[in-house]
Amino acid sequence: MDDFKYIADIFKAFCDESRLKIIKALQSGEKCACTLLEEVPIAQSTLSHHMKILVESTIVKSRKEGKWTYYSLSDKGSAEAIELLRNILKKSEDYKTYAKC
Amino acid sequence: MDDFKYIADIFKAFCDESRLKIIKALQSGEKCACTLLEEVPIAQSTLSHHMKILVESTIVKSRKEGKWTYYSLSDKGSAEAIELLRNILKKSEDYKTYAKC
DNA sequence: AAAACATATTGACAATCATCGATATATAAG
DNA sequence: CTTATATATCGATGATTGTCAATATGTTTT
Repeated sequence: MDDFKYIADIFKAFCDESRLKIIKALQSGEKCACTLLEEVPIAQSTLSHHMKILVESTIVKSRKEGKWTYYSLSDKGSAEAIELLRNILKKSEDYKTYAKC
Repeated sequence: MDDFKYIADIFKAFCDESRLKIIKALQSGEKCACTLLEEVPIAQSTLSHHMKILVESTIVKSRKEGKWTYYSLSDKGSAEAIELLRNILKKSEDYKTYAKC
């Protein structure tokens, strides 16, 4: 819970418009790259780049079948990201409401 | 839930190491900028820059008292960010597990 | 084996962003 | 009113990142 670089990388999944669009497209189910390409207005190489980031963040998982690569939201990765965010924003036991300088 | 720019901006709060350190420092309670400056190794102007981003993302709230500005985690903003993430990662009712191209 | 198709990688470029020092603003203290 | 202190803003700079076209890799079909 203190590897800030690691945490920052995970949340990078959600701080780019194109990646949010891709995630939204995956909410309705598994899709291959070519289908995503129809729904998100970016170049093929750009999509490939974003998919790599999303998979590495563990938010999305991929499955290769023949010449297609299918992508889908990862339940595990999603749950972990939500839990991680909850922890990041959780106040400590001995939280001090007011400071005085 | 479709303003991707807006959502991306909120999650930018969590994809920078310095901002994560600042958030962590605020978990134990409200702090003024000068205290945060002792805990996070960045220049004063850089801290000010990050605090602006954090406040604009609604994750952190600020309170001005005399010459000090006190910062703290916002319960409301935190809850909304968690809820937002949960929504972003939620699968739809008619989710299709397997695609076929 | 060759052609067609899906995806990944590379290299270049522009835009965004984190960072800092210097300066400005605002408040408090002497 | 002058000085000291806290924070914000500005301008510059270097690093990171999103984007694309071109090319490479790998798979299927003919």
